[in-house]
Amino acid sequence: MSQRDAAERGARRGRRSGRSGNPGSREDILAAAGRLFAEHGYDGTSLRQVAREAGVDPAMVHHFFKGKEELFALSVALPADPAEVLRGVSEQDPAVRAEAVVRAVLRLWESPAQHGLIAFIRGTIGSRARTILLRETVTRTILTRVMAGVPGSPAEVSLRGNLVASQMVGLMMARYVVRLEPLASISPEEVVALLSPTIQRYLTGELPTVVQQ
Amino acid sequence: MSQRDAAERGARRGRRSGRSGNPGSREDILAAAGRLFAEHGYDGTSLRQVAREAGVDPAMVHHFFKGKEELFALSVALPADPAEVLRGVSEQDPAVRAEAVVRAVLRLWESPAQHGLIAFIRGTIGSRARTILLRETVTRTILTRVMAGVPGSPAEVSLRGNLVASQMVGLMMARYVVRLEPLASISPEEVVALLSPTIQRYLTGELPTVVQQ
DNA sequence: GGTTTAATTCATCAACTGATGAATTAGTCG
DNA sequence: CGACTAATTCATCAGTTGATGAATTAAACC
Repeated sequence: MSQRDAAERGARRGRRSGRSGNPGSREDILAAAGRLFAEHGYDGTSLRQVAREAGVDPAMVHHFFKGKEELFALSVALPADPAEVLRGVSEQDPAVRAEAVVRAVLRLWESPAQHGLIAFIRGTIGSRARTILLRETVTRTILTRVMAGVPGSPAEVSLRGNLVASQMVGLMMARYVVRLEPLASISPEEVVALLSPTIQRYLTGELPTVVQQ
Repeated sequence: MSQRDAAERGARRGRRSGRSGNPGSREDILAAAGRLFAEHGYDGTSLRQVAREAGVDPAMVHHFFKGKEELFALSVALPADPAEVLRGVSEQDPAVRAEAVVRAVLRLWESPAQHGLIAFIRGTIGSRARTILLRETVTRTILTRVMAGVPGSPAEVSLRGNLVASQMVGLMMARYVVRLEPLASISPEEVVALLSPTIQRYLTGELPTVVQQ
């Protein structure tokens, strides 16, 4: 039943009038996809839903994008370059780097990118295959920057990086995805104050000696 | 194409021979469902896949269970009673409770329940609606036990509980779902040693005074 | 103005989904 | 043995999904 799909009834065929450089359906589709993927995850979102939400014929989705995977990637893929987000963090002295780390993460998540990030998490966690991709991203492009210059053996630095990641991932899940109260509502500055000591300890603080292996 | 489904070719009709009290297909289906939901999430797992994995005709799934929702609930639902898992934690003096909390969580996740827990996480995070259920569970049945008897105003205790949750959720995600190395491979005792100081600080340690509201 | 290119809709496809009802076989209980 | 119930498979349904190719309209380019 695709004859009642597009922009409700009376959507005649052919190209629409108006300048070509207008925002246009492509952006509408991307926006709708971002919202829906964020709400229902990858499998829970159909291309027809996206099209309906964007007020557009389902075929337009394939006209602009190769398929569902590409649409997901473009509408939801990390809306920010990790290098950009973590700019400056690596240069900070590791002994006082914690605040910079927490601030960088919060700056990203409090931005308009939040939608896309939640979609990314929902879509990624749902499948083991995609989770592996997430792991690569986290270790290769994020942790290397966060941990750059931290003293210690490679094994120790890796473990410290994992600990930092565990607390930051937990923060994102609790504050933005699951929305635990009051954590979800306090100000970013409060979050920085609360978490920085933990992060700093993971970065350069004393760790129990069990870690020798 | 359901004529080549069941237990490969040559699966004649009718009830199988053998005592009725045998483990039987029902458990096979539950086990297969648990594994597949854990791997591919709720939407990514079809009843036909489950049946194939269990070596059984797809119709059996509906014979034993009302539908996909019920199968998911029974195969994946929290395989442990939170009250049981957290037994003893509430009685511990809050001033030294952290180790008990971390140990309780690890005991659960290192048990055979791990499969089901990962499935639960994957299936839950994928959808906003299910995420809300998760929040209720976490706050109502888990955090109340973990935070019982912790001194401070209700608002402060809630926030402390959120912080504990954020670190523990992050641990589960990093160690069991995303499997960051080396965090995923170190012994439970090492994890206890590494995380307990953080948890203890969240439970009863000093928190920045920004929190006054 | 004519040609090309982009945007849009429509009509379908084959595949898969969850689900149902009937047929078949085997234990269980009298 | 006979009636009943449980386990198992088969055939099939209606709905949805992602995808494709053709038709139509308008802008862009020369």
